[in-house]
Formats: sequence, structure tokens, C-alpha cells
Amino acid sequence: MFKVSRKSEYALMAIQHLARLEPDFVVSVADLAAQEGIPPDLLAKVLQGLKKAGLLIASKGAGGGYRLARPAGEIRFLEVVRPFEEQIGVVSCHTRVTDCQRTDGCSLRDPMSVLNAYLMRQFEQMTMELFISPHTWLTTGPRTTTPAESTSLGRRS
Amino acid sequence: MFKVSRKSEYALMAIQHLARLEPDFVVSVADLAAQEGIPPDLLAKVLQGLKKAGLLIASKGAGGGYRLARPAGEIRFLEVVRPFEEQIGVVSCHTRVTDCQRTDGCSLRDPMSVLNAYLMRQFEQMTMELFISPHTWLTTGPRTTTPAESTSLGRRS
DNA sequence: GGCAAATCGGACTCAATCGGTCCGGTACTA
DNA sequence: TAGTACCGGACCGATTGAGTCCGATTTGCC
Repeated sequence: MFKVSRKSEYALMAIQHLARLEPDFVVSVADLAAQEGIPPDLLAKVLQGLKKAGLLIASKGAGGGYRLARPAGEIRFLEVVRPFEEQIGVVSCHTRVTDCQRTDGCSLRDPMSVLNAYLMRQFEQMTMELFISPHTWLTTGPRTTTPAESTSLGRRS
Repeated sequence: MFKVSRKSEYALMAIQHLARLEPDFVVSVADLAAQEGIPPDLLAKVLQGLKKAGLLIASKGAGGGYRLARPAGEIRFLEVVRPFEEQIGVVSCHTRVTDCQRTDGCSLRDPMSVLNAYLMRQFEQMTMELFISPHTWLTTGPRTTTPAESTSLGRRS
């Protein structure tokens, strides 16, 4: 349980990578894949999904690539992961009603929905700031700003 | 993400069912499977797993079956689920070190371990009482005792 | 204008996992 | 002693997931 798909992991890595660059830097799929050690074709699919979700902005053509649509502090963990997780819920009752064809209603639904709601509440507040400065999280709460480190590669758009 | 395996669902249903009986009632696999609408052979495997985990006590032979090893309030959610979830963790770094063969260490490990620890802390305190009286949970916290309802079938051992 | 760089998006394969079944063996009780 | 019920391994089919391939389209640059 809990495990996210590999695509979600790649998505988190990509957002983390882009967040560490200056805001208007653009990175191509090939570059990002090489630096993070991710299969390029697969990463391409992931970034497309993130773009559709409104988290990334793509520039096509030569010199193009991806950049963050907004700062990491305004991107929620669930937003990054949701495009690649078909069902976000503890038990099959919630996501696929057809699975639970018990006449009187599944006896797990009520307690599980309580649990689900509790977990979601936790995740709602969690932004990608955790992935930039993990050690200060939980104690200080979500930080408002991050000093952008311009270490990795990238081109200014 | 979050989703537990079908076996885990069956395990939760079984514990829930047994918890609603009086403590010394014994229910056979066939009876429990029929009442909960679970494939008997599969439920048999699940109950074996729960017994190995020390949550159930089995009596073999005629008139035998399963009963809880201790009251529901002393059974944690993670105990019920763990035998059927090979990996309990958000990202593959934690459970299978071999998966993450990045030289400099996966950049997700640190933030994810923070997240993992946080989630585990929440689950540690959660007992199966939630599945007996879900609505009072979270507001009142884990209850200490439950009035056992002797509605379902079962034999006194 | 033409070429190269780069995103787009569908189709496809391969392997692993999961849900479920089957069956022989063993222990216990009436 | 016979029937009941747990024990446990082998097996199978469907689904899902990771990853690949390839063509189409858009855009920047010489």
C-alpha cells in the first residue's frame, strides 16, 4: 500500500529538478532524462501529463522544453501524483463502485471513508516545498519562498 | 496510491466480523466466507496469514474455526494489513534498495522518508476500533471497550 | 525555404503481480 | 473411525505497469 507508480516518482523528480532552477529556465526532455537517469520516452509521457494538469508550461520547437507553471510552494503533492494514479483511495469501494457489488453495501466503506478523508486532509496541505527542503518541513510547516539555486543546467527562455 | 490489496480488504472484513461477535465465538472459514461474500479458498489463505501474524487463534477439527486473539481495540490497522502488503512505503527507495541504483542516491529518498515517517506515525495509533464504530473515531480517539453485539452466527467454543 | 530540434500522442510489447482455484495432507473432535 | 476443518503448496488467467517505438506537428535558426 501507499506505493506510488514509477511515473509518479518521475513526476516528483522532474518537479523537484525544475524547482531548483531559476523560474524561467527551460529544460528539454532529453536533458532532464539524462541528468535524472530516467528513460527519455517515458519521461516524455510524464511531462505531458504534468503539462495537461497545468503544472508545467511547454515550448515546442528548437530550443524548447519545459518549465514550472508556478513556484513549488504553490504546487500540491496530490496535483503532481494524480495524473498517474488512476485510483486514489484505500479501498476499491470508493474509486470503483462496480467493484463492490454487495447488496447491503460494503461494511468497509464507512470506516474507510473516514480514513480516506483523514489522509486527504493531510495531503491537501502538503506542497512540493517538502522536496526542496525536506528537513525543515513538519517542524516549520510549508515555507513561503525558496532561495533558487542555479546549479543544474538549463537555458534561459 | 494508497490502495490496499484485495486480501487486505478481506482481512479487514474478517477482523471486523469477528470483533462484532462475543470473544469466545468460533467461526469457520466456510461460514465467514458465505456471510461476507468472499471466495472461501482465498479467505482461507487470508485467515492463515492473520493467524501467523498472531491476530487470530485457530481450532482445527470438527467444530473448529477462528476467533480473535485479542480485542479489536488492541489490534492495529497496520498489523492486519502488513501480511498482505509486500511493501509499505511511498516510494521504491525505502522498501527495495536495489530498485534505486542511482550513484549519488535518489533525490526523493530524504523527502519521502519524512513523509513516510509522518504517515506511519498516524497509522501506529489507529486500531481496529475504527471499523466497529467509525463515526466516533477521530473525534473521540480510540475507544477502550466495545459492547459486543451478538447478532451474527457463530458457535461458542 | 529548409532543416533540425523538440513536443505531441497513439500503439505496442514484455514482465510481474494479483485474484482466484484446486488439491492433497494433517489435526482434531464427536 | 469417520467427518470436519485448518494447512500449504502449485497453478492459472487477467490485469496492470514499465518501457519502447514511431510518426506527426510545431517552432526556431541558418
